[in-house]
Amino acid sequence: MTEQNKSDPSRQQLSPPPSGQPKVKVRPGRIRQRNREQILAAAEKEFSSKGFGATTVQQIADRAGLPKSNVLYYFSNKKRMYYALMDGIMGRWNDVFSNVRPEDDPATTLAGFIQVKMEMSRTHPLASRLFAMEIIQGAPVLKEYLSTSMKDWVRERAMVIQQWIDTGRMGNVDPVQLIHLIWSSTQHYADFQVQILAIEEKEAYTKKDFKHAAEFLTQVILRGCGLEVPE
Amino acid sequence: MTEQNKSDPSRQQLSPPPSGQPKVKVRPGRIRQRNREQILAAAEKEFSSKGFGATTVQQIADRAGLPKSNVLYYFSNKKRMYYALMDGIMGRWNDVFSNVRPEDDPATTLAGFIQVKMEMSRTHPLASRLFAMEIIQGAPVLKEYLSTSMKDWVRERAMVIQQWIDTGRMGNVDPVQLIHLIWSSTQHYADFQVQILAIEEKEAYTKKDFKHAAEFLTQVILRGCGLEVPE
DNA sequence: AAAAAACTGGACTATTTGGTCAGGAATATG
DNA sequence: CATATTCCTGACCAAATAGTCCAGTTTTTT
Repeated sequence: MTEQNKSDPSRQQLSPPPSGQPKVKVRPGRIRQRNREQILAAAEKEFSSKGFGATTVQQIADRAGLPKSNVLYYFSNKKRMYYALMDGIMGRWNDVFSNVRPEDDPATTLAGFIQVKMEMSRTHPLASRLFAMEIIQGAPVLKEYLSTSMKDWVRERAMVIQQWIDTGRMGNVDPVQLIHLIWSSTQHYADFQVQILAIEEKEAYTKKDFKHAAEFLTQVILRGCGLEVPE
Repeated sequence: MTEQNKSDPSRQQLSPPPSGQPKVKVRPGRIRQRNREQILAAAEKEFSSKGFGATTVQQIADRAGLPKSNVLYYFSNKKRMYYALMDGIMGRWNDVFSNVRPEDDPATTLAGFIQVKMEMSRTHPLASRLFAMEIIQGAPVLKEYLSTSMKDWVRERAMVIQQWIDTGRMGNVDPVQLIHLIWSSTQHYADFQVQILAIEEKEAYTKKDFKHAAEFLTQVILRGCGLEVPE
C-alpha cells in the first residue's frame, strides 16, 4: 500500500464537486492543512455512521474541534467534503490492488486478494462503511466510477480467472461471482462489525480475530474453487 | 414463509417505541388500516434509501399520498415508524428460518439455507438494505436483538454444524464463520445491488440471475466445506 | 517592516424540520 | 334524526440547518 498518495497524478478525479462560486481554492498552504486532515477524519466518522444527509456540518466541526465557519472555509460546502472523502477512498482502493497475470498462481493470488481485502476491512473500517452506505443509497456519487473503473477492474480479473479455468488450473466457477463473493465476505467484517461482535460476544476485534477469519475465508473459498490452500 | 404474521403472539416485541403522551393507540379500526400499510411501505422505501436521519416525514407522506399530519396520526412520531418496520423485518426473519437438527443432512441443509436467504434478498431487498443501514449505523435499535435472539440463533446452528464436523459428516471449518459467510454473501445481492448491476452491465436482476448466483454460492461454499453438492 | 494572503469565529438568515393542535368530516350508534 | 366516536387535516411553531458575511487576527511573502 503506497502511503504518500496525496498527489498521485495518475489518480482519476471524481466528477467535479458542485461548486457555487469560483471561491478560494484552498491551496496546500503550509502547516495548517493539518486542519484539512482533521476535518476529513471527522467527516469520515460522522458520514460513515449516519450517512450524508443526516450528518450536520456542526457535528463535523465539533468533532474536528473547529468552529463551523472554519470548516466551511476549507470545504465550501458539505458535498465537497463528501466528494473529497470518496475520492480518497477510491484512491486508496486503486493503490492497493495490483495487477494479476495469467501466469500467476491462482491459489496464492486469490489468497493474497482475500488477505489484502481483509486488511483493508481491519485498518479502514470507516471507509468501508462509508462506501457501503454510498452503495446502499444507490451510489449517487460513485455510480459512474462503478460502471467504468470498477467494472473494468473486475472484468480484467475475471478474464484472467477464466484463463486459469480454461487451462485446468482451477475448478469451473463463474469468475465474476467469485469476485463478488470475495468482496462481500471480506467487506462484511467491517460493515457488519456490530452484528459480528454481538454474535461472538466480544467488545472489539483483535488482530487475531481477523487472521482467523481470513484463514477461514481462504480455506473455504479456495477449496470451493478446487484449489489447494497454499503454505 | 408464513404470510399472516401480523399478530403472531410468539413474536418478541422490540423495546417499547418512545412514546410521548399516552396518545390514541391506533386500533385495528376497520378498512383504513390500508393506510397504515401504505405508510409503512413508503417509509420502508424512504428509510432504506436514505437512512432514518435523512428521511423526512414529509417525504414518507408524499410517497404514501397522504398529508403529513395524517401520517403522524397513525404513527405519532418518526421513530415509531422505524420501530414498526424493524419489528416487521425481524418477524419475517424469525418466520423464515426453521430449525436444524443434528440428524439432518449437512449438504441439503446448508444449501437450503443459502437458497432461502437468497430468496429473501430477491423478494425483500428494501428490508435487507434497511437492516444493513441499521447495522452500519451501530444498530441503535437492534443492538439488543442482535446480542440475544440473533446470537442464540447463530450459536444453536453453530452447535449443530459442529456436531456434523465431529461426526465426520463435513470438513472442519469454523461454524460461526461459516454462518457469517453465508449471511454476507447472500445479503450482498440485495445491499450492493447497484454495484453488482454496474459491474455486470445490467439494468435489473432477473430471477435467473439469482438462481445462477445461488447455485454458484452453493457450489463454492459446500465444496469449501468438503461437501458434495446435492442433486 | 509592510503588504498580501491565509485563516478565524461570532453574528446572522432563509429555509426546513418534527411535531402540535383545534376543529372539521366521516362513520357508527342510539 | 341526534350525538358520540373515530378519523382526518391545514395552520402553526420552536428548533435546527446549511451556508453567508465580514471584521478582525495570524502567517507568509516581498
